[in-house]
Parts: sequence; C-alpha cells; structure tokens
Amino acid sequence: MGNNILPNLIVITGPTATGKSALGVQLAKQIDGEIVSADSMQVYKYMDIGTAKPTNEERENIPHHLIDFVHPSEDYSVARYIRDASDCINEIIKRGKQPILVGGSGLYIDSLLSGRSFSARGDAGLRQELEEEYENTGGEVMLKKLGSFDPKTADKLHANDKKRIIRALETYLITGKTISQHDAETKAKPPRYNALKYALTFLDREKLYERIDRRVDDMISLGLVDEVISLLKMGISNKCTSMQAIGYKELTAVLTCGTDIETALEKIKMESRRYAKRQLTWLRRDDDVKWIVWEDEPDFEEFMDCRAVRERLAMTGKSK
RNA sequence: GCCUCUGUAGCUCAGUCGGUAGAGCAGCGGACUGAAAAUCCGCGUGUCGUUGGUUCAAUUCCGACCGGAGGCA
Repeated sequence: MGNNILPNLIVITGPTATGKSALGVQLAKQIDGEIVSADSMQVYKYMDIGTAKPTNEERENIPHHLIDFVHPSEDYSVARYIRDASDCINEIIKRGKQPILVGGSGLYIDSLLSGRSFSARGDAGLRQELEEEYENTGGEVMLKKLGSFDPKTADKLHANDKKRIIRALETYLITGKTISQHDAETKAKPPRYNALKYALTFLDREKLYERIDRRVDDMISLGLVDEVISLLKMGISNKCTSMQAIGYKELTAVLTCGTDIETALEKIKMESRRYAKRQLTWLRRDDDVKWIVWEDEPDFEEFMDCRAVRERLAMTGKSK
C-alpha cells in the first residue's frame, strides 16, 4: 500500500523506442505535470540525435528536466543522478506540479525510488592500481582477495566481472566497510516516493526490433554522423562515458578507424536491440511495474483507457 | 552442353575412415548498488538439399535429380 506521506511520482519507463517521451508529454498536459528525464545519456549536451532527445516541438511547452546539462567530457553517474533528480522533483512539487519521471535507465530509476545511497568512490589512482593488479594477477586471485573480507560479495561475483570486483575492493579500501554491509544498510532505507510505475513495451519482440531498426535509420538521416563529427572536433575522447553510448562509439570507429559504414549501421541496430532486451530483463523482475503493452503503435488514448491507469492517476489528485 | 567444386543451426563454416553432429557470430534467458546505452554469466535452437541404392545401420559410400560457384567450350 502506498504511503500517503511520500510524494507521488509517476514513472514511465520501458525499453528504447516504445514511445515513452511522447506519452510523458501527453500525460503531463492532462495532469499539469513536468517531465524529469531518467536517461543516462540524455544528460549530455551536444548529443541530441543519437540519444533521441525530444525536440522542442515534441516537448509541447512542457518543462523537461535533467536533459542537456552535463558536458560530454564529464563523467556522470547514478550517485549524481539521485541528487540531481531528487532536488529537481522537490522543486516541481513545490511549484504545485506533478513530476513525471520518463526514461529507460533502470538503475537510475530504481536507485532514485528506493532511497538508496552510494558509498564513496575511489580516486582515479586507486582504481587504476586495482585495474593493473587485476590484469596482472587475474580475476580468480582478486576474487579470493575480496573473499577474505567480504565473502558474501565474492560469492555472488564471477571472476570475469572485473568492474564489480574492483568496485567492491575499492569500497572496502576507502570506507573500511564492505559493499555487502553498505548494501544491507542502504536497502533498509525507506523509499523516497510513492511511485506509480508504468513500463511500455510491444506484444511482439519483432515489432519492437523493427521500430528500433527504423529509428536508427531515422537518426542517420537526421544527421547523426555530423553530430559525432562535431563531438570529435570538440576533442571528446572515446574513453568518456558519453562516448560509450550506442551509435556514438560505432560511428567514432567509422570516422577514426575506417570501419565501413554499413557494417557500423548494422552494429548500431544490433546493439540497440540488445540494449532493449537488457532493459526488458531488468524490468521483468520488478513486481511493482504496471505493463502497458502495445499491439501495434503507442497510443495515448489506449493508455488513458487502462483502468489501472485511471484509478492510480486519481490517487494523485491531479487529473484535469 | 561438358568438367570441377559445393549444398550441415538464422549466417559463416568444421566434422563424422558408416553408429542421427559442433565452433564462431546472430538469437534466447539471467544478473546488475558511484561507467548502467556500461559490465558480467548461462543456454545449441538441426528433415546434415531431395530421392533411390548398398548396409544391421547412411548426414557420411554409390547413382539420379534440384540449387549455388568456378572452369572449358
């Protein structure tokens, strides 16, 4: 049962290319809302086409937040997102508007809703040291080392899971607390919001994939290649988090390593499909999600016709 | 028209000296706590072109046919 003391937050999520942005805007118009993006790549400036940011026209004068405010050379993260998003949502509520969280970055959304916080991050030096150690000694040894003080985490991780092993080691070395301890503590915290969570998807996987493929073609005709060229001209390194975004990394390879463009396009489509698949896996384990399943095209009327949607929106007291 | 090669998983191909087959990629499933559009793990999904013959047994050997590639004319 929802805690009435917590602020109501409507969440629209789902895999890429399922109509989240458009639906969010329509809904915002109906219930006097503002959009808070939950997208790890739309935060970056100068990356408009490839991240499928809604255009000014598509935004229909509805305020959109947490888009376009980080320089691509800067590394953004979940921890920052939680701070930025909770501040932003508070402001919206103060203004008497209904915040609507829209986006597909599952970790960002879950972390924000759950009340979790993150332990300190290691400085670059320590992380590099650990990475070198991992390269030299191998995952098994590192995992054993982790197991000597945090067997719980070591049990859960695979020796090849370099990123997580290093993070676990780093957390302990810096804070003196194991990541499993931290995890348990942070999990015990109450949620930040009374969330109404909707996930959009298509009945047939095929349909979803077709839309993704088509959208990649559209991005190219909208000038994605030029967008990547200008990022490279700005000197954005391919090591940056921003340049790990699907589409950007593949086109960078075309422009700097001479990979052929047709192959790159296929790769972008394939990676986008896989990304959507991972998003679905993430969402499927979430029992709180209310699924909205499109048979054909995304349809706002259909969404508003859902009894579950009407009932739950009534709870927000914002329906016009 | 003749000759040679070739047809095995969605794709590229390996293999079986005759005992119904396996790699890579794709695909599917899962995980996920300061990189998450990232990262990691697991799983073969098959009329072995078709059809006759030999054989206890044929994807494997032989013949015919069909499809593909190359060569000679």
